[in-house]
Amino acid sequence: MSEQQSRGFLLKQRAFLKLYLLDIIDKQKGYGSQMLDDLRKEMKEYGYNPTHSEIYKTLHELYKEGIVSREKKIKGEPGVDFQEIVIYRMTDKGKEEMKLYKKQMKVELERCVGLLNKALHDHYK
Amino acid sequence: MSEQQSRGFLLKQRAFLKLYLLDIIDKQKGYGSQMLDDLRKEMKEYGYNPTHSEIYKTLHELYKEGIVSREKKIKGEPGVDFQEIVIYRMTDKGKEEMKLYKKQMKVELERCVGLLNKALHDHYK
DNA sequence: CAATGAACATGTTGTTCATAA
DNA sequence: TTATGAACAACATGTTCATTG
Repeated sequence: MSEQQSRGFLLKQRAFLKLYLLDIIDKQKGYGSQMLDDLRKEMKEYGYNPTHSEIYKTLHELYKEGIVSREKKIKGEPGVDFQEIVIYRMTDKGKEEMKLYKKQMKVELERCVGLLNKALHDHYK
Repeated sequence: MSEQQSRGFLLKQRAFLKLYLLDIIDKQKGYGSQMLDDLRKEMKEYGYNPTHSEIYKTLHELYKEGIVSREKKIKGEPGVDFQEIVIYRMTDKGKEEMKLYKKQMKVELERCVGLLNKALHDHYK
């Protein structure tokens, strides 16, 4: 997962979502569609409304990288609701890599805040 | 110029550059290639290294929108150096729109800082 | 060669369509 | 229907090539 941070302008959405999704998965909270709903509620006041496909693509990427494992389940009591969902769990490798990723992301987030604050300072002070 | 702010994730690079380029042009500082060098120096410590084509494309956009005017000049004393450069100036319309744009951008920059600080808070506190 | 610009290629994200149970 | 996923389209950006004097 230790792909290069873009080292360009600002953070990519995908990297931001990974941080949140890893945390959600680590805490065993829900499945994809649920994560989407939760994130949307949480981010709403910041004007950010992620799309379902971006969430799924991020989850797939984490899976392909071996950071998380997948397991299909039936939601609700069997016989009542046949909706199939996908549950994610951190792999052992994932738990290790998550630590590293979080460290990198802290630096990257701070860099971005610095850049934006610079713009605020340069133009509004 | 009052195009919609993406209202999505973070600010687009183009919007960020506009803010700086408008300011540079308003202060009558240099031509494209010069602006690029200056911005690179200024942004270097924030890990941001804009490309020449992004600068030029942004300048072209401002021109097409009628925010700035263009004038070709010869750099240095004529006869010594024939390098042609393009000088930009704010139009009257541009001066008006710049005020509005800056107001919008302040809100947008603060929104983005808010989103990033939320991530820092959620994951590192 | 410095500056500008266009063409081209890639990356990133959003919208729409498809499928299962 | 809800959840998942893929296919497709659009946009944003970077890299390379071309031109001019």
